Amino acid sequence: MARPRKFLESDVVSSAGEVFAVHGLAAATLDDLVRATGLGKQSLYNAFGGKRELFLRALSEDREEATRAVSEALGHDDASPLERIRGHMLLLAIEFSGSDRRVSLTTRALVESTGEQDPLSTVTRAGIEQLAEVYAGCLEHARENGDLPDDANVQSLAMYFVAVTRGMELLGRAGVGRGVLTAVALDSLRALDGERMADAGDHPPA
Amino acid sequence: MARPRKFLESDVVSSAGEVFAVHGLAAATLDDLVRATGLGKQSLYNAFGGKRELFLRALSEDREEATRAVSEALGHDDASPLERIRGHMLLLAIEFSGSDRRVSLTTRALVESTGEQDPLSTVTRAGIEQLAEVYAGCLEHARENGDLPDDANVQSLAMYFVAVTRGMELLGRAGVGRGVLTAVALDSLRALDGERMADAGDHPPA
DNA sequence: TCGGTTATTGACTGGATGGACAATAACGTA
DNA sequence: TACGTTATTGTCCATCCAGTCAATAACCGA
Repeated sequence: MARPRKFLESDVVSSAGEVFAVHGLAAATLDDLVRATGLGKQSLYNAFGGKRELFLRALSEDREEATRAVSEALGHDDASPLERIRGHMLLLAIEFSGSDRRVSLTTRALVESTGEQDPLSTVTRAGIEQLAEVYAGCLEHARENGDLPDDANVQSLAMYFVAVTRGMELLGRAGVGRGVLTAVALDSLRALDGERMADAGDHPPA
Repeated sequence: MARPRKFLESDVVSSAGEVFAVHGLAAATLDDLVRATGLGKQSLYNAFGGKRELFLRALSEDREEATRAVSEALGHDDASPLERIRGHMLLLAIEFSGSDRRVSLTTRALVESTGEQDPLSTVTRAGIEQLAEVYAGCLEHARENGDLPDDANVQSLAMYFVAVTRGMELLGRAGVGRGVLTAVALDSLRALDGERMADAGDHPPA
């Protein structure tokens, strides 16, 4: 009954995500977005509401995509849970040392958010919890396998991996090379083995 | 012979750094800086050249300060190198879970830099290397003490700690609480193969 | 084929921003 | 004490930017 759109929202969000990943929220201009998406300013505005809202959409998509990717990487059955984590971390070392100037929207949102109740913060925090859950699932499997001590704190280890991967992302951004990043990834895995660590009192529930 | 300045550059850089730490480079307006520093726009411009240059100055100061702080934390002789690292990491967990909305200028610069040869990138990278050197020094001592295996890769472990601390910073920014962050810090220490550190203590989180 | 609804287009605006100019003020030295 | 030098102050400007308005176009059901 009404004039149909010429675009797919998902395409637009995806293109916009590219722009934001390269420039960030504040530095990306509406004009950048118009150029990247092919839409007119008004169409963008009609469909999404504004730059910030569009960023939020892109952020959500990025978050889902990231969670999905990690989930898949850690979910295969072709190797033990710990081996999967190892492979995943080594892959990230390569990805993060790539030369593209992108920064994940999650990291961007974290840095560019203006306060605790900024939607950017809340969405991002949710994303982090979600990501941690994925790691936790895999680590729990490892524990059940006996690859981790029974008293290993799966929740905090999961968050630990979120931290390490965020840090690796920043290091990659800073130009730290693939070799070093790979070594860092391997170091990080040592938190999982040897393992006869702290008294449980040091590990509060998440 | 000429009219003297009414301000100290270091004060101005410091105040500007506060502004940048809260708002970031792109989002901070010249007006914010004028208000925070007390200088007129033109004076700022004369003395520093512009917003970006001022940010670079603040970044350098922040970097030096950060290096100095870590250096001091890891340099005391009151404990073994590994214990010092442990204490340092636990302290960071508390700091990063504080409620202030600050993000280190180094992280900001990393995210807001526009490219590999952006001065923001080069300065930041230098800062990271420098920070890693501090960790490396402490780790080297630990190794000489026999607290680390002889074949421990001190360089990559140092960079590993830079990564973990950056990641913890982001997590704190995302609202991850002190308890979790403390657990993450303790997890990270296990990469040192350190059952020695493991039972070292208690620092219970809130 | 017609009309209601929504998308698109392009011109427009109010405001803010980074930066420049010009005039004045403060200092030390000759 | 006058002058050269540099800081300061306030004004001004060109640009850009997010968002709006008004007019036109496209679709589809009736």
